[in-house]
Amino acid sequence: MSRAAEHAYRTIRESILSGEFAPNSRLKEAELVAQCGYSRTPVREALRRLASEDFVSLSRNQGAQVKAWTQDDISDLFQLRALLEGYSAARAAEHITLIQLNKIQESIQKMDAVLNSNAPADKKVEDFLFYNNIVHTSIWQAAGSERLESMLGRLIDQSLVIRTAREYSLDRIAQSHHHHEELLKSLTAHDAPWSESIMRSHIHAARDALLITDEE
Amino acid sequence: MSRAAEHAYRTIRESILSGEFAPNSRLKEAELVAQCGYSRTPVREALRRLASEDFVSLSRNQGAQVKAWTQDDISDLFQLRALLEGYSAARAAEHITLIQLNKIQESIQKMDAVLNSNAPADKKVEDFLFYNNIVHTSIWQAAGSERLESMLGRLIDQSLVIRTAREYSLDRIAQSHHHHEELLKSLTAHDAPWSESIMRSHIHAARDALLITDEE
DNA sequence: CAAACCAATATTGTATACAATATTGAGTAT
DNA sequence: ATACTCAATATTGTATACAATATTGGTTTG
Repeated sequence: MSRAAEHAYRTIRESILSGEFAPNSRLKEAELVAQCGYSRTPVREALRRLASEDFVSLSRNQGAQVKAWTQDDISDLFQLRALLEGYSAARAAEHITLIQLNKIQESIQKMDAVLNSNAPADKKVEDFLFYNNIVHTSIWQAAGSERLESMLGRLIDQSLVIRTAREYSLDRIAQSHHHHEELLKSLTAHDAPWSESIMRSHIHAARDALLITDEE
Repeated sequence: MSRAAEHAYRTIRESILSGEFAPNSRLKEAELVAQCGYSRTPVREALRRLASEDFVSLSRNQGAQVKAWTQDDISDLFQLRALLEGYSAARAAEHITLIQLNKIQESIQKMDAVLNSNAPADKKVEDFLFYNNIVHTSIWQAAGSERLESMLGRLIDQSLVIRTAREYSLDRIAQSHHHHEELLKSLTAHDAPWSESIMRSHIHAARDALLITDEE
């Protein structure tokens, strides 16, 4: 993607994720142009991409609207994530190399260090999510399917719409940490069914946490 | 999508599927403009969409190139289809209504009529694929997940790149027909595991047929 | 007052001009 | 001959003007 279109894409995307552009609100090209400083052409390109990634919906001659998500959508999203991440873990268990295992182990150790540090909770969550992301993407890579990787990337991106990082509680993070450690064991043992089931639990727990949070 | 962009999209897509635009060939905007009669703007929009659907790849300032697929890509594609279509069949089995079952049954009957007719093989294959498509999309709908539906739609579209309709043999079609009939039984019984496994077999068989054909 | 119409305005769709970048190929040095 | 340079050309990226369509708000009519 070109510089301007790429920048416009990121800007608009961030505004949606941060909640600045509310669900169902209409995004007018003129406003977006004013916001990011480029002309309509790259802004339109950015909007088309956001539509293909389900961040907005487009209707002919009526522009873009920020997508709104129901509880069912969220639930559905995580069910698919559980299916695909589980599959990815199973495949990873079969093919994973020592180097890849070490990378995951390192990230887990760093997460451990983060959790045991006396940093503020916000910072802990942020760092944790960073290493969490490395663990997941490493597993996708180990699964050896680019297509699977890109599908999962999209699903993760979409789940960011629902809830931003700061909403994760430290309790939930500790549970995730536990899952990660078990996942490392199952991958090291090249045990595909074990890896798959623990990964599915991991995702379902994340979904549960989000849905419960929403009932507050 | 707007009229011009939509038309450009279809035109280019058809040219890729038909093989007129060979894998790895570079698609220059000026040529595409000449071919479909619109200006560069809608053509560029069409190319971006084709890229998001994996028909072409884009590099900054270097335009679009028709994607080439390896045997591994095809195998991978069908494995993901098996996973997702299997899941879709399992979910469908749980929720499917009588109306939806009837629709599937009707399509199967029509396929049967097609196979027992004395139409030319080409026509048989074409009609068969039409009703086959109805069966699959009906099952996706019965599964009740729009996201799953759109993911499967993309995977199917991509598998069209590999091989066009006429390559299917009548033998293979007869086998598919058998699968469909068993699928109808399992769905009618609301038996999720049965539905899932027969659907997975169905997709794996399709993959096998394609990969064997390629060795000729 | 409500509903339907229509013109004024706003917004998106398309074409095109110009800018930035990549590609090509002739010429040159080694 | 081969590899390198650099200017000429081709191609994509961006801005903008104009066309087509949608939205808005006031007016009319029942």
